[in-house]
Amino acid sequence: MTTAPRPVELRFSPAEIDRKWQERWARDDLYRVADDDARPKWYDLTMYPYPSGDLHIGHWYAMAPSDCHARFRRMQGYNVLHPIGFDAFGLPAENAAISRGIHPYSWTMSNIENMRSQLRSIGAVYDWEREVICCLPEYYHWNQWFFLKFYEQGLAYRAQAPVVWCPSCQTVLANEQVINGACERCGATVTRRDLEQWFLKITDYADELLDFTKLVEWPEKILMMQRNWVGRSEGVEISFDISLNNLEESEIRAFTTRIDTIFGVTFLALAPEHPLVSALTDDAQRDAVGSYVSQARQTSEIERLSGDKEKTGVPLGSYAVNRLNGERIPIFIADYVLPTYGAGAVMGVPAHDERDYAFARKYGLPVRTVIAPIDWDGSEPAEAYLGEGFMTNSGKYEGMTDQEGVEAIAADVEKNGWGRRATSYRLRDWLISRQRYWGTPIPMIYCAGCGVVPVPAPDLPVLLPEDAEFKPTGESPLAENAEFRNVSCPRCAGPAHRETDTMDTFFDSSWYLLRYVSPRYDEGPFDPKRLREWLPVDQYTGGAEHAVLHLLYSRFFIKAMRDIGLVDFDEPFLRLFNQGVILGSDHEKMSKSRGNVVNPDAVVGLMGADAVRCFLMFIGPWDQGGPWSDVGINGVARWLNRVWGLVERDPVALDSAPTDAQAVRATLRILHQTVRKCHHDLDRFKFNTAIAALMELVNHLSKVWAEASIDSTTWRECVEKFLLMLAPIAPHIAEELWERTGHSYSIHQQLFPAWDEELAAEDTITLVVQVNGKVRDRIEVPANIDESTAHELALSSAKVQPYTEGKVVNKAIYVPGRLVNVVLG
RNA sequence: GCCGAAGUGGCGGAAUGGUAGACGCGCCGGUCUCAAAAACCGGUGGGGGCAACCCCGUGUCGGUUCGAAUCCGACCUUCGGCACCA
Repeated sequence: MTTAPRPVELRFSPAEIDRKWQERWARDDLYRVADDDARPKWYDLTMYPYPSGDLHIGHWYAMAPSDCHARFRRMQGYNVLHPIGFDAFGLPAENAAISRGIHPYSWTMSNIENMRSQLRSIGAVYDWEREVICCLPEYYHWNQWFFLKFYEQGLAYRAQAPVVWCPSCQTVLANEQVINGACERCGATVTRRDLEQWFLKITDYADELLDFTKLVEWPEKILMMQRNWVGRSEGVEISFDISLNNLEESEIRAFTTRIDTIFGVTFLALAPEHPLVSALTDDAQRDAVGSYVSQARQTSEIERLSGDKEKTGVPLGSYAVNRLNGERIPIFIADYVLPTYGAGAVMGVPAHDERDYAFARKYGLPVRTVIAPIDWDGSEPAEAYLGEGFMTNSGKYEGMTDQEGVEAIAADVEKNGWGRRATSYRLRDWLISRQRYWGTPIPMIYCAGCGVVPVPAPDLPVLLPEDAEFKPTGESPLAENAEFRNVSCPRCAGPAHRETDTMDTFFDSSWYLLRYVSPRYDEGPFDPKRLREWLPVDQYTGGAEHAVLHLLYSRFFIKAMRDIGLVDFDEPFLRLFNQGVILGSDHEKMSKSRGNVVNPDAVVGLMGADAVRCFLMFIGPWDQGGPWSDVGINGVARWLNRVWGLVERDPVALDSAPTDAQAVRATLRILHQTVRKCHHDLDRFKFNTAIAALMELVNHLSKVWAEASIDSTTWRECVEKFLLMLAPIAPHIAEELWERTGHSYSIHQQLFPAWDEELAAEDTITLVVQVNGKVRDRIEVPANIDESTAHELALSSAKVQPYTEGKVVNKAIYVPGRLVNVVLG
């Protein structure tokens, strides 16, 4: 157990100062963001929170440093948009309704009310006039409007497909919402269902989503995750001749990235869901195939996709012909073949694919080596060989390297019309239907006569009805609401019914960044003039858990909007920074069961918002996260207390003592070096080292005060510039001290101080003298020392002489401004 | 299994080819106090020495270099992502 923290006794009341300035800033609309401003714009966005009802320390860790960055940009002279809103649709609200009988709307809005005041306690530059809440009709109206636009363009479509089903949430999910075969929200093991659902055609953008050239700065880790998620593979779609079965279809296609191994094909494996399975099944095999197919359908997603699972299958009793060598090969179904990838069929090459090898061994199928490793002795391999080699048993391609073989065979396959070069993706279309209440109604109508009819735009929004039965049944609660469900067809006026599913909430968050520019605009989702002014987002910050969810969807959304002509840029977020995770003081993830959860409201009340802000920024690099420490926060609280004491002193006292010109010079040097360092560090989210530099400056000022070695004018300049640098980090204390030192309101309307390179330059440096790489002396020398003088000083050093005595000096390396390394022979 | 990131004092971390451990926490000593807390001042990687100083030291082993926490190779550990994608 950690020892109980002994709180620092402060010279001031942080709670009073926090309240005083938060009220004043609000009263004066200090952070109101103006459009049509002459200054350059900067859009600094933090991922908007889900209104769970309580702002936890993780929210603070996301919001406080990003606010510091936004404030820094303001002080650099930018017109900064740093808005806030709420991701207000979603399951927790509905679950609260089920378990506690509170309507999702009331639950959500009262949570928002509470979180607003908690968010205000951070002291951020949020312009509350721009707040966006996406469960309100004024917002979700435009979800529906976008949906209709996508539908017009063929980007939204309805299809029967094997989809992922969460039995606990009683709704379908998108592939991105399945983590290791479990629902990302509730952790229940997901299953498959065949349902007719709405999809967005994100796969149309697979290639562009892999093009990161228009992003200015994103973490390599996120790019890697998106690259893996899209999973682009280049290969060949090769057809096998099945005309000997006398069916309507005369061929069957399989996708392969290894067309060079085509002569090693000894069987064909289809997904159990493959449309030709029934037709290709021989009467003798019909029972076995039937039971295998129904078993595969029931097997859970986890088991089906587990790589450790034994490879199983059933022969259909029919055959296909490999056109490259005229060989007849048996056709199987096997559940390791996925219906949704490639052509839903695999050409089985046991010698060169691990899965095919396992399958062939189990069913006694031949294993034929066609890519020979250099040292191959001609024997049958004990495992699949995946490496490079020379083609063998491969007809006219004999002796080529595998790479040459890929090219030659692909060309011949295309020439003969047996297939084509093709690209496959792991990415699937985005399934957006949800069988739940608390989301945006999908604006579609089904008419017996006219079919699927979109709700005409003037009829939008399709309002979410207030009364609904929330108990999940596997069907949307809206389906039971006759008043909502039954409508007349907009086309023929005949009886029709509405789509009762709602949209995935990631639809909402895909474009919320656009709504902030004109949140009350009612002629469209955004005012195009304001959009041109503010978008794209210059800097986005948030957690990395959205790498292949929100961040991928939003990129797709913007590209689709661009192609419809709604926006003229390609990427929503030019720069991305992922903050780390704040851990409990036991270095573990915070959780109620561990009892290590920190309540920010309590700490803020005791220590002040600024101490919490400073601590979160000081604990380490922002992208690394780190452990909370009840003791550690005393360090920054003590520092702020020292700052207060220092700034409150009357500098006139300094003028009664003689001024030391050297000390003044040194003080100004440190001041300007600190300005330069803070500038660079705040620019790159390196808050921890910026604060460390400010601490060093304060330590120095304490020292020169004790010595009374500088004059009051220099002191005042240092304090003023220090407060300006403190302002983005600790906005309340900085404002209070700014006022107390006689400056006019507000410090948050000032520019960040500039530094003077000449004043920041060192007069002298410590020249390190090494002998064979080991430090033997340190000499104070003028900063502008030349190389030969440095050598001379180094070799004549009394501490160096004993090492060089009687030895030959081979050479001496000189690093300007740093060191001399004497290398002995 | 594959891919990626990271391993530095008692702790959070700094230094991305040139003085290892900035800054802070904690701890030790001192000032003040009847005493304590707070505040302020000083010390604080390990080992040796009365001292000046010396040796060792950034997960492990090797390499490149005048010089490596930093670059390269292998391994170990931790964390994150993907995982039958043909």
